[in-house]
Amino acid sequence: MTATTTACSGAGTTDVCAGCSARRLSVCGVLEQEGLRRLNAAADHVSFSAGDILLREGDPATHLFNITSGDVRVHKLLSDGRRQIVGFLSPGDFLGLATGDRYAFSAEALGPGSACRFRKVDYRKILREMPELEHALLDRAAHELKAAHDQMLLLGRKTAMERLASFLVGLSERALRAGGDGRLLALPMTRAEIADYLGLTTETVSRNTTRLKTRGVIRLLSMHSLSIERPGELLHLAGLEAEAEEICA
Amino acid sequence: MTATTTACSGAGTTDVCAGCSARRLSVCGVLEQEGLRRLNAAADHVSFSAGDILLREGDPATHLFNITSGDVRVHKLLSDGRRQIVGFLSPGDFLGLATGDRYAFSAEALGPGSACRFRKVDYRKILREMPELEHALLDRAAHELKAAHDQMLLLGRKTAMERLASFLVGLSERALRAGGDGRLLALPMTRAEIADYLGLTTETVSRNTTRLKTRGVIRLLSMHSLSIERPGELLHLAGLEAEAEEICA
DNA sequence: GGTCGCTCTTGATGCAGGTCAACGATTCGG
DNA sequence: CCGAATCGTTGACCTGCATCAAGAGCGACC
Repeated sequence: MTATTTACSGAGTTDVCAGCSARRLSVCGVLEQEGLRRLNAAADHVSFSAGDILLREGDPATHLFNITSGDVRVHKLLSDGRRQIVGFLSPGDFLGLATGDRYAFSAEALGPGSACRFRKVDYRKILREMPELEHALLDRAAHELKAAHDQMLLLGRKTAMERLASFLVGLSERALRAGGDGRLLALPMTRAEIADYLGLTTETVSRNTTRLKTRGVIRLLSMHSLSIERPGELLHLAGLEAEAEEICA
Repeated sequence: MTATTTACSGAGTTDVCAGCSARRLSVCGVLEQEGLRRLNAAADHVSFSAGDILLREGDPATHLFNITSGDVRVHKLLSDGRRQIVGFLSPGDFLGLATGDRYAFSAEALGPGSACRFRKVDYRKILREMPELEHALLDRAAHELKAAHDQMLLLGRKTAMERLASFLVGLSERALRAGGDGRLLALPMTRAEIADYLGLTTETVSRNTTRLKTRGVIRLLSMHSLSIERPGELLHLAGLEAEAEEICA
């Protein structure tokens, strides 16, 4: 439950990276042969299953992760249990960027998956030796910061419907980036998790999902997947439109 | 109003940096002599006054800034005018980290101040040549990301009073870092700006400020400065406490 | 130094979304 | 394949903050 089981004989083995489907989406995508070999030498290949805790808010920040498969939830808690999910990670995402001496958030697996785990001290040393990796990481940080700003706008100023629509648009964009279909979305998280990501309650998420369904904007294929029937309408509801490129390809 | 007037003969002049009071707080603080000289050679020293727009959401992202004096507001807008302030910058802060091809936010001066302005392409080149600067920037990005996560928790899950208290605690911490008194706060921004930062309305900010005043937690010295009378109480209201170090020195 | 405009405060009222409650739907372990 | 536990939906009601309105303070600029 709590422990991340170190699996995959992996560490040190040649060319785990060669077959890694997440590499294209990951910071290590900028490295070639030699760089990959060195990075991989420092990596611990861990696998996890639903509910496993990768790291816990308040613990000493000793490790960094690169998600290679599966989805992960990153959240913060208030003392009375109120929860804010600050992000959902998927393959290629880096976990641990925003870290001081202690983790300022917890990370928990939504389902089975795997990651490359690095000791922070090792990673820091590697960074010094591979400026192109550091560059990629700064790039990544810039993107995350931009996403964080978008989320602040969402949490501070958008209505419940705008939040839900924005969330779905975001998932769609991510699916496209990962090479998938922008109209067919997987929802690996529960309604409660969506609510805690959007600053709402499960009930409000549920009601607005139903509204989208009724209006024919989306169609629920199962509890954890849906299709976007009217992308334009969804963008409109998200309060965007300006960025009307996207799914409407 | 809109233009940032290029002042300060500066660019190229020797040792502007030596006398720069923001250096200690800034990314360039990690550089010595030679590095500073090279960085400064690429810098445009600009000064601005209240209301000046340093950069505008949607414009091509051509420049980066390092605030050297004064305060700056960074915000995003929705098409109907709703505004979310994603940050207040003060001397030593870097502006433009979270930037792609176009600015995703606007930045406006709260009052008179100054900054080092860099062409993005130049800065990128300098970064490649000065890994220690890139390292400092990554560090800075990590801190900003952490702050963004805290703000998401605030916007998504905290009550109006908790938001205001957290805001004041944050200002206090910043004042301490800048070498000031943690109990004596300057509020360079208006109530409306505080509201747009906290996801509230001016009225709610005003009401809760009054409540804090009435309870004797703070004392208003003027419209734009106050003193924290009961730091412990304020931390409690902010929903923190865990981090009860701080002002209570 | 007067006055115009803006910011701030305070009060009255409204409503979006939270809370509470009940009941289907889905999942999963055995 | 069954049953328990969890998750999701829907309805009724409530509340914290938004909205609307009206003064009061403050400062900036002739």
